[in-house]
Amino acid sequence: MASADRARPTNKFTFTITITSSAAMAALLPAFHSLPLPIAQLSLAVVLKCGQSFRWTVLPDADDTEYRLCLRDRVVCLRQSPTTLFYRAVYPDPQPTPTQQALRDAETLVWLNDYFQLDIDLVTLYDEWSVRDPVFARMQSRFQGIRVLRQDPWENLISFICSSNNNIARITKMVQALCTQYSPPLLSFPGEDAKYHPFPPPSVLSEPGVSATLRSLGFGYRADFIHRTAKMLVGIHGKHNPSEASESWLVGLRNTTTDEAREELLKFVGVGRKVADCVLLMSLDKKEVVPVDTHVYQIAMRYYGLKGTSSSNGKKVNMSSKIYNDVSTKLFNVWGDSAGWAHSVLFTADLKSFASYGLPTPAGPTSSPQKILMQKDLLPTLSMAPLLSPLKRTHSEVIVDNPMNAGDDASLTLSLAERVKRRRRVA
DNA sequence: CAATAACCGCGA
DNA sequence: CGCGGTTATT
Repeated sequence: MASADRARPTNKFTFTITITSSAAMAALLPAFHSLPLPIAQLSLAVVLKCGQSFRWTVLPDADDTEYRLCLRDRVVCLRQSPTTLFYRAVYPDPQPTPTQQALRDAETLVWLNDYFQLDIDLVTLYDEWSVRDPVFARMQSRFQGIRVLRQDPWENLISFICSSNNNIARITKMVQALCTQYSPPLLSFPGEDAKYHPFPPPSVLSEPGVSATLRSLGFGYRADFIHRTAKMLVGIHGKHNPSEASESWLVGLRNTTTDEAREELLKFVGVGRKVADCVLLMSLDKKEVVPVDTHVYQIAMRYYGLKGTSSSNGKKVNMSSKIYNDVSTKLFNVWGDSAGWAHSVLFTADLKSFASYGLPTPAGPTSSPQKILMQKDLLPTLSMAPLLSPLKRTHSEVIVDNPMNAGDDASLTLSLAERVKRRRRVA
């Protein structure tokens, strides 16, 4: 391993090379590396399937579920134990040199750190929210490891245009169909049929006929939104097209204020306040933003003393701009400058059935007594059981330089510089 | 501004 | 019939 040759006494980083029990597979695929990471900091089982990203493949296994995501040049594979995150990346070409592989592994680690925002201490945040909010304090232990992913803005924007009037299962199918239809397969795994497709770039989705094709794939009215949004983005921000300048423009919104970025997002078709706020929170670093949908509205009304807009009759009241703002502002005031992250915890908890965990109704004057119903069959859904069993693997430890310090690699340096810049802006 | 309809497809 | 929403129209 080339990076191990470099003498870097400081910031040594320990990780584990994992040898799978199948020698044949080990020969074809790179081994898993490991990263010490308490499950309270990240729960893959919840975070990857709770409606943030819709593109993770899950390979269920009673003991050891694997999660895979196809990036532009590699497929990232993850597994998890209560104390450790296991990762590897698989590439299209068959046999990279050990040096190539080591560099790629280092890149993948940088990507992981960025995508999961691992420099943010989730446990400390949970504590802070608990101090500010008794409701959060009461349920936090049940929902550990729920953090906001830092996703690609373009992919995130299109995914959430798909989310209108929709559910996670179908959004997942639609995004999958979109990738299969509009980007060539990157690779498939040895002995497996499934092909892994990256997310298609804006230029591809802006081509003629995309709307009709997506409609035939069951996208409904969202087909036009996606096509038109892609055309707008490429037409306005991708004029000179040195490989997708429009995507870079979207990424650049990370360096603008929340209001400015939201204003830009709202210009696209199919993007209203809710979708815009999701993109702001989940891919543009605006972690104070609280997206409001009907679920969040219900939660705010029930547990945070927001008055339901005089719907004394059981009438269904639409989400007006005023209601949206009231709810979003209220929850921001409850949770503070990382309110969007707290919202994600509560929202995910709600997906798994909020009431079944015996949350108290607030004691405030605006609250009405609510009967908490114990719901059957919902509790096991959140169980971490698959992750608690011992792993069927053997480990041998090696010490290498922390790839985060590999200052002689341009791509790593760039990523790190970008991160530092981002943190500085937040602070 | 608040309220209503239309949009698409899927599941209850 | 209703949905984790947006757009267009009153």
